[in-house]
Amino acid sequence: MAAKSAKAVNGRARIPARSARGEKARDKLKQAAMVVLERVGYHKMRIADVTGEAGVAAGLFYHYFPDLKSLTLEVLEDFVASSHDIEDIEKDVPRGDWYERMLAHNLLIARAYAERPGITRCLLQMADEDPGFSRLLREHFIEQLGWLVKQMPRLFPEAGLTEHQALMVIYTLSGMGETLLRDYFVNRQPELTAGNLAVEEITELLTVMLYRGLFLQNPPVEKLRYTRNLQYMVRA
Amino acid sequence: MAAKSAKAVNGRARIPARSARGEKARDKLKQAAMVVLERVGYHKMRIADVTGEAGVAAGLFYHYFPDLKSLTLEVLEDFVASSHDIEDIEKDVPRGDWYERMLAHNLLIARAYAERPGITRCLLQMADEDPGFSRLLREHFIEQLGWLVKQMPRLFPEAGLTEHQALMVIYTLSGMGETLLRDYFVNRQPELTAGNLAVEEITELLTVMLYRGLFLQNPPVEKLRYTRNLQYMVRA
DNA sequence: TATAATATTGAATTTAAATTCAATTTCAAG
DNA sequence: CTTGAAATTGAATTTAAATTCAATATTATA
Repeated sequence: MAAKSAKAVNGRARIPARSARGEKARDKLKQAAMVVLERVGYHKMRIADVTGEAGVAAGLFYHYFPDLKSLTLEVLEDFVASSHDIEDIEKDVPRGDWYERMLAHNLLIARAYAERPGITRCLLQMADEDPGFSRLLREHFIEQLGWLVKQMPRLFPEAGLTEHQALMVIYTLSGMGETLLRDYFVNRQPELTAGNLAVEEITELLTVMLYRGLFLQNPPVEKLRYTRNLQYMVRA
Repeated sequence: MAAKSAKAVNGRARIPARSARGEKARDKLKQAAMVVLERVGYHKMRIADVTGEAGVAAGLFYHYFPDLKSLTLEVLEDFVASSHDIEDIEKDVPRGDWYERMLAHNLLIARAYAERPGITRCLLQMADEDPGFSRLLREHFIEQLGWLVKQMPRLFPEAGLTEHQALMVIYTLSGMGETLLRDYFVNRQPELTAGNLAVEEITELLTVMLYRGLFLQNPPVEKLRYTRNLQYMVRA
């Protein structure tokens, strides 16, 4: 977890609380913001919503935050940082088992989408709003992919991939997840949710498609629980 | 091109011009909106920006549009509809040549991203803002994929795919393009643009990855111009 | 318990932008 | 050329929300 810095991605300085009591109130506002963001999203959020949810007077807001954007950035940065911590778990998976590693990675991401669709939506809203936050998110994303990108030259020495090409390939493949998960869990596109799939099923599908694109092979059938028939999806 | 309907995706009724002169002014406002949307995006656009760009008084706006959202929806729906027309071109490609068809399809999409990054960004902003527009965009997207989804049972009879599964597979694969193109052309992520690739190169990469995921094969090498080395990206 | 630092309140004010509309202009039809 | 329907103007008004701040409450510590 990163230490609290005076400046966020935003230009404006963080206004610190000057007592334990103040710190508590500041936190209360952040928690309230989390609730409001999940419910209505960034663009519809109002200061009165946050202070109302927190049960404090409107004026108190300015004691701790210069504006809504700073508060939102702080809340979302915390959220991203905490996912970061959680994602260390996937490091447990045996080194050589690529399918399991990808699956574990995707499952963590998919769970975040499924459990906090509103906040996930806000990550995209804020990335669209603020280049600094966009960069932060992207760096986090790329860092997550780093392990895979780094393995590429070793995995496929024949291909003679440049580092940039490796990044582009992984980036392209990862894009699959972003769109599918967003439209399934955040936007809940009826055409997709019609199948009423569990998070685990979506994740398996995603991982299978990723594995296929990368390795030009279907993953070992014995590892699959929902998508075994895809092994027959091959050019005749 | 769809006929002008009284109601848009939005709930509010369209306010028609009542003379040829009025029609011209109405169009001028729409063109101005297109310029402003490309420049600053939906959330930062103001009525004064539009009337200023069009060179008319602020009050005139309300003669033709109830609010900014209606204007924006009208403009973006026109844009989507016109891409629709353009995309018929790809039907020219020989039936059996899957790689060429996908390439043509992706090239059209990639060009839209490259030529109008701001408007493309607005499509996403508006889809996030308005469920009706989100549906419209998604239907258009799915319609574009329809040809591919429909072929799936025929292409892979062995796999015994359900219609929903076919859609999920194609949807997942198409997601690749969305993320990559957005981060390359709209957000211009430095890690991606570092390679300074032409639209054609990005499109080829995208299509190759799509083809691999779908057919579990690399496309015919003789068709590739920039990404031949990817044929060696195979699990040893 | 007195004091001072900090937190908290909420009504008053400011601000940016949307919205209205009476007055004026344009222009096509007769 | 006259007339009336429609277009156009821009200053005045309204609105929603942010922002300020004097008054009051709380708390730690001397």
